[in-house]
Amino acid sequence: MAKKPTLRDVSEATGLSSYTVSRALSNGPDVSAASRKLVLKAARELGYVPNRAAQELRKKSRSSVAVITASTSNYYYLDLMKGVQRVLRVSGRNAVVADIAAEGVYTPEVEDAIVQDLIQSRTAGIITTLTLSSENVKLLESWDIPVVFVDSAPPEDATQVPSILTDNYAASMKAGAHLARHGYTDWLFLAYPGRWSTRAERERGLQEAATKHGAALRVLETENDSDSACKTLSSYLNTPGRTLPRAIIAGNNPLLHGVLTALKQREIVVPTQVALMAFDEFAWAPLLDPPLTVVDEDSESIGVLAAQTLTRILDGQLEAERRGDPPVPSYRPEDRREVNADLIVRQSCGC
Amino acid sequence: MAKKPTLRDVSEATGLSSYTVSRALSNGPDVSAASRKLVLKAARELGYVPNRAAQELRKKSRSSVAVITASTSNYYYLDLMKGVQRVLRVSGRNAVVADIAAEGVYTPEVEDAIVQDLIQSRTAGIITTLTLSSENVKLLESWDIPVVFVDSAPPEDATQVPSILTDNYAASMKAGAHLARHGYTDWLFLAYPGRWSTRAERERGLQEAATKHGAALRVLETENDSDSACKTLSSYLNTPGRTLPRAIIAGNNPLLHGVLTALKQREIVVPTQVALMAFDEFAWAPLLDPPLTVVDEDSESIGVLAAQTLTRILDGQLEAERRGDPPVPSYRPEDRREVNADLIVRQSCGC
DNA sequence: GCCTGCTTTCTAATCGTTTAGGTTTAGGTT
DNA sequence: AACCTAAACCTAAACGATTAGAAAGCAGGC
Repeated sequence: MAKKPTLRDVSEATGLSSYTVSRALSNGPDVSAASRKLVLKAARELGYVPNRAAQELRKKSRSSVAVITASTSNYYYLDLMKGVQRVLRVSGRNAVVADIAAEGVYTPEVEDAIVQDLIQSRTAGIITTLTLSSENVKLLESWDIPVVFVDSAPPEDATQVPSILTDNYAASMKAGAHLARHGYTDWLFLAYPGRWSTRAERERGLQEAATKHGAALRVLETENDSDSACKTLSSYLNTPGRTLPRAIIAGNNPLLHGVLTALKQREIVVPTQVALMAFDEFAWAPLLDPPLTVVDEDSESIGVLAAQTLTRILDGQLEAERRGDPPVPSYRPEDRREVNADLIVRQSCGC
Repeated sequence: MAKKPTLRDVSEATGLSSYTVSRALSNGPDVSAASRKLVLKAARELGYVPNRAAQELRKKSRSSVAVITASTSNYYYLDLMKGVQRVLRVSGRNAVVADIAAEGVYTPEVEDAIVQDLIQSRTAGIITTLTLSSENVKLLESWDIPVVFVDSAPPEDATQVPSILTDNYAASMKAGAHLARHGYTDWLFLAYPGRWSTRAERERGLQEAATKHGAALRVLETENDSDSACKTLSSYLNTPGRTLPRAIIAGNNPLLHGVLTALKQREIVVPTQVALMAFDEFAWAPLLDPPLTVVDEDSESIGVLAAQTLTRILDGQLEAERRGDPPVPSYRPEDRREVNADLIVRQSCGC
């Protein structure tokens, strides 16, 4: 098409002013049924499609929410998104995902760039699975963009910011207790870096369980992807004098994948030679060899909770703006929530 | 923040005009080093962040491309995205995914709504894994938005539109030949709906192989998600007088999940009672019980190819626009490409 | 002193919408 | 006839950036 039709073209075609056309197209008041029909017909015939950029520039209300994730190949995020989408859809907003570790590794520079980008596009609100830097949280706050933390905790000085966290400490205790019941006393926790705040809680819970039940816990840290996990575990087991632990706990889904491939390469059988447990339930867990015992966070309902909290805040901002007040996000104490996680016992633990 | 700083604020703070400020911030020419430094400093101090909507409205060049998928839980798309992202990143564009079957089911209305939405946001280009309606392809064309089809074929009357397709016919023949070599003569193909054009090719290849090797092929259609697949297969096997086939071929990744859960429920063991094969390789395939024989499309490199084709077209449009020509996408015959798929033989087929 | 050419800067129009505030019109009341 | 009301519509000013086109400043050459 040589020239894309604009509102003005529709206006000229119908003989009505841009005001009336705009109202007609957005189903607003102050338009007669006859005019509305006329406008819609002309718009269709001309192939008019409104320009989102112009709309957003003019009206202040933004409508899309961003979900910040690290490594989309983690099943946890897929379920989370499902929950988020379901809630946002009904309030007419939409979610986009911003993958902060798209290339596999996290860097503070990428974090800054993504936050910068989200401000540029005047995102309505943010749900983040990563602990953002204190500076970035403040920056977003200064732009009146509400943030909800899921899975990862907010930075320490952001005491008001909402969060939906899992009680990873309790969950890890449960996991440890189960291992102890099997009589295993030699555990290895393969962990992602401490940048994700769940890491510390999970380690703390396992440690507590270990000392309580007289077991020994070793912690092995790796980058947050399958390949690194596989290599880290392999080279750990390769170092002479190292004994195979009786039980391995994989810190999350990609790490589990790394562990399983490493074990398969060395033909170590689960659970007879090593017991295996992992954090984060996912669709293929029951179909693995052997079916996997996991700590289940129910990430979909966490997504629902997070999205509900965010929509409430966003609606509050809209309301304030209509009153003429500044649209500062209002956080409530009950927006800081902690949910439980359960152990789904299958066979990889030895059951 | 009470009032968000705009370019104008930076301009007033520095005493320079908006022109100079704009140039300085976008690293353009025509601005002295001293002014540039001054502007950057002021911008930082004020906490200025450019308004994307205003930028996009003013300059014509759009920079984000959309990938249309159906059901993000299909691993195929994750790998595809990885390839797409990698290519786009270097040309300074970014990819967003538009999930057309977010709620699980596809409807033409959702397709229309998504296309409408992509035009509204003046998306630079589209990579789609779904055969769009002929009308939508024409609509996008009239807005000069180039489209590249991957996996699914373009509608029949869109003879110019680029596409990266897999030779599913040949791949299915290979798969069938392998089943025949095992001596299986009774095959069941669990297929997603024909809306995805690969369905027909895959069925045709399997059918051809079946007749060639004297086997019988039954085709069972199901909706394109795990749950439906599980239910469909279960009720198929439940109908009295139905015998268990000797081999099952799952049409794609979610369907495979459905098949495995259905088989597990009825305690049918693979591969001794039924052999199993599936389309689309994915990370967990080697770790399933038993390790899965799959047809591998190498979706990551398909993503790379698609993104390369699209960037070439987009660059061409930019070039044309600079010359003052209309930015119609120019398609080349070699943009219609077909890639091969291989069989990755593991153990679920009986090997 | 005038002209030329170069760099740096400014002015003002523009992109395509929405909307505050005002005006017209039709119809009803008194 | 004079006045009022509400619905329907219009005019024109935003929103916040980019960018032609014009202009100012400066150096060097004649």
